[in-house]
Amino acid sequence: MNYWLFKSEPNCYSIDDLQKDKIQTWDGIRNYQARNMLRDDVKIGDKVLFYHSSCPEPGVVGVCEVVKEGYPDSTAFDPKSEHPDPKSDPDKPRWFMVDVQFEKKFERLVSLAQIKEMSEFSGMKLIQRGNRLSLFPVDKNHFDLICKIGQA
DNA sequence: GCCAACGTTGGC
DNA sequence: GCCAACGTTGGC
Repeated sequence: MNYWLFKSEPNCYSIDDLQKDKIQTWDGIRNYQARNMLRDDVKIGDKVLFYHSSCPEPGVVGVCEVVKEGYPDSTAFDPKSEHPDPKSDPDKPRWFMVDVQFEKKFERLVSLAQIKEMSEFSGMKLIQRGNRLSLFPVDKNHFDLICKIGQA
């Protein structure tokens, strides 16, 4: 099983929205590195840290689980969607998405500032220079520690 | 294939 | 709003 971190802007889609919806399609990813991971590496049963970005207190807010593996992102074909891509052909889709299911919301936020402060997280992709990917793999020990802090 | 210009992400 | 750090585009 693999562990991931997915970023979302809470004013766009927050952990509370996922708690309400239970299952959500993770669509709209338009970056090739992220696409490759969604298509090839994100598997059913994988655990995902839900991260709030571009907000007053960026950080990890909860956990969800992958319930559907990479399949073509149909929003790319829809000119009325938020991220249409006329270059993506339904017969040869360029973009992929997965479905995630709500698992838990942390008792408290595990903030980016906190993660940066702790030496245990050195080397984590989240705090590497220039990291702008909206999803990336997380080590199991980092995943477990963040869950522990969030639930404490 | 190179590179300048431009767009985007995301913390602060 | 600013800026660093990318990624993408398109001319050559």
